[in-house]
Formats: sequence, C-alpha cells, structure tokens
Amino acid sequence: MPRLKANTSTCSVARALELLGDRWSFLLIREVIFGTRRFDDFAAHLGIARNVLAAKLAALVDAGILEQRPLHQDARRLGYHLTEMGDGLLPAMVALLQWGDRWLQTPDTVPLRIVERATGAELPPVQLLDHAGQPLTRRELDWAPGPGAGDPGIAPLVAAYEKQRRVVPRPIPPAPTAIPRPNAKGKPR
Amino acid sequence: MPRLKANTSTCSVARALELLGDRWSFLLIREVIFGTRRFDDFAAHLGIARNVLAAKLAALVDAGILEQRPLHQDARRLGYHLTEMGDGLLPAMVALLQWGDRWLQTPDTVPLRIVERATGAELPPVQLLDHAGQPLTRRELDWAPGPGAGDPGIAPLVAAYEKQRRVVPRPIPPAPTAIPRPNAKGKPR
DNA sequence: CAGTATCCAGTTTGATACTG
DNA sequence: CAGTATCAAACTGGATACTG
Repeated sequence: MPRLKANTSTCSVARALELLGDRWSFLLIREVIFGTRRFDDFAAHLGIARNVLAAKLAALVDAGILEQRPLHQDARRLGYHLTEMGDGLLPAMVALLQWGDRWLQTPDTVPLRIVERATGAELPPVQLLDHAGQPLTRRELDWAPGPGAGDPGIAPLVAAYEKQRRVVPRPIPPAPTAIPRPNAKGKPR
Repeated sequence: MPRLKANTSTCSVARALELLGDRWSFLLIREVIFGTRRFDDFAAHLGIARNVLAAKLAALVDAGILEQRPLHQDARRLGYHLTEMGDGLLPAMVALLQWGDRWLQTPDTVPLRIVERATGAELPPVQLLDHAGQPLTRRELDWAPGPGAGDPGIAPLVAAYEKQRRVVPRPIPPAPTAIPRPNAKGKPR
C-alpha cells in the first residue's frame, strides 16, 4: 500500500491515521469498546467481509491497540480486548461520536448514549480545557515546535506553520495577569 | 464504492467515518486548523495529488465542515476555513494527536506541541470527565439506548449491545468520596 | 493560482468456498 | 467458531498535462 509508509510520517495525526485511517479500524475499536469480543460478532455487527476483518484485526493487534485474551465467559477461547494503548483512544472515540451525534444526527435519531455507570447521567461533551479546567476555544490555542521539529522530514512544514502563524491576524487574548515568559514570541508585524 | 452508503448508517461514529474515514480528510482538517488556507499549500504540505485534493476539499465543503471565505491577506481570493461544524472536530483532533504523541512517538520526536496562547503552557490531555469534572475511566462508562435506538437499521445492534452489557462482568466503581479537587492530570511516560 | 481532465497502477473490499 | 484462500470488481490515489 502506498499508505503513508508506516512511521515515516512525523506528524502524530498522520501516524495515527496510518493505523486508523481506513474504513473499518475505528469501527472495530468502537465495537471492542462496546463489548464485542468475537470474530463472528464483529462480522455480524459490521457486515465486513471475513477476510478483511481478519486482516484488520491482525493489524490492530500488530499495532498494539488490541490483544487477544481469554474470554471471561469461556476461558478456553480468546477474544479481542483493548490494550492500554487502545484504551487511550477512548477520548478521541467519544469526541468523534459526540460530534456525530451533534452534527450528523437529529436529536431523535441518536441511537446510543454514553452514560456514567454510577449515575446514569449522559456524558458531558469532551472539551479542550486549560490547566485550570476552563474550556478553550480554537483561538486560544497555538502551537510550538516540539523536540522533533528539527527532523528533516518535518522541518519545512514546521517552518511553514510558523510563517502562517505570524501572518494570520489573531486577537491578543485578554491576559490581565503576569507574563511568566521571558520572551513572548510570534510578534505580528 | 459500497462506502457505508451515506447517512444510512445509524451509529454516529460510522456516519462520521463516512466523511472522515479515509487517508486524507483528517489531515486536511489538521492543516486548516494549523492555518493552511490555499489549494497549493495543502498540496505542498501533504504531497497529495491535485485531483484528489480537489475532490476531498469539495467533499468537506459539501459536508459542511469547511467553507470558502475571502482570505484576510487578500480579500479577492478565497481560502478554506472551518465552519462551526468543522470547529467541532477540534476535541477529536487534539485527542487523536495527543494519542499519537503518546503512543506513536518517542518523547524527542514529537514535532509540534499544542499550547495555550495565553500562557504558552502545553495543553493538558483531553480526558473524559464527569459532571463534576472528575476523570472517568472506561469501566465507569456505560451506554444506553438513545431516542433513535428503535430504528430498524440499528435496533438489532442495540439489542446485541444490551445483551453484552448484561453478560460482561464489570466492577462497580469505587465509592466516590468525592473531593472537589480543582485539577487532575496524568500524562505518564 | 486554483483547479480539471485523463489515464492508470495499486489497493482495498466483498462474495464465496474451504479448513481445523 | 475462527479464521484462510481465491478471485473479480470497485475504488483510491498519483502523475501529468491542460485551462481560466
């Protein structure tokens, strides 16, 4: 596959998409989250071809997102479970589901709600929060080069982003309090 | 393709994936979030073929995720911007990026960090929170049929999930001696 | 610039049949 | 059950050249 040749991409989103950016992988993970464990159940729920299913499951196991462990109901058989790595996808998955509920459904077509087990209350929307727990909007975000920004594979991109960042006019945030940083960057010209 | 024929899927994740479940759409949105606006810049940054790029952009505009508006720098030209709907993908996008940073990179290969504009601090990990702002794990979640659960297209599935839910043993969450701690974080490595 | 128009190779997918 | 094997068909994506 001319897939973004594994691990050559430097952007984390791109790398994630190397694993998940196809028609089925995300849905399989959704299934596992919802408790599906067995081959034929995946096949039945999703209507995916069996050979494709086998390949996708193998790829997800291979990537470390799923693993096979004995089933609780029948310890002689194996079922697919999330690894810790796979579990880490939960926020992204829920965010995507909520987005779909919000923008691709009408209020009365939402088929499944995610609730807190303890209270039965519907899960609040996943949000971007600052360190004080306050919601952040896109305009309050920025990005900065990370440790790997110098990698030849991405340095040009980072440079381009830096330029865009300088070019695009952005409102200065209301920063009434002290400025802990010695040099404020991104001086708009 | 027998793509999950648009809007026939009932699951919100599946619907979202009808729009975004390919190799490029998510990356295009990432680009827009990072400030890319112009056709040739997308092409240069991603190395995507021009015809494919045109098709994907059109599809995203069509879906209501992107729209064309005059550029700030040159009001005679149009550039791609996020709509409110597209903006709503931000939590999912950031969650995915953070997941990639955590699981697909080493600490020194992370190319871009997302930071708060006001403070320069790196964004905390996107988490699932309950209504009190406390982090939730997967075991503390459950799901329940939504208003659209009766739809013939999904009713069997919901029934299957209901059954799984009853079968799979799940621990009761520890009794919450909830203390309103203002901040909870967790980014191991 | 910002796309279109062609052409084509390589992949992904589904249907089906088969095995342990 | 849980896959594997095979095959044809559908589709995606890339290269390139062209247009307003």
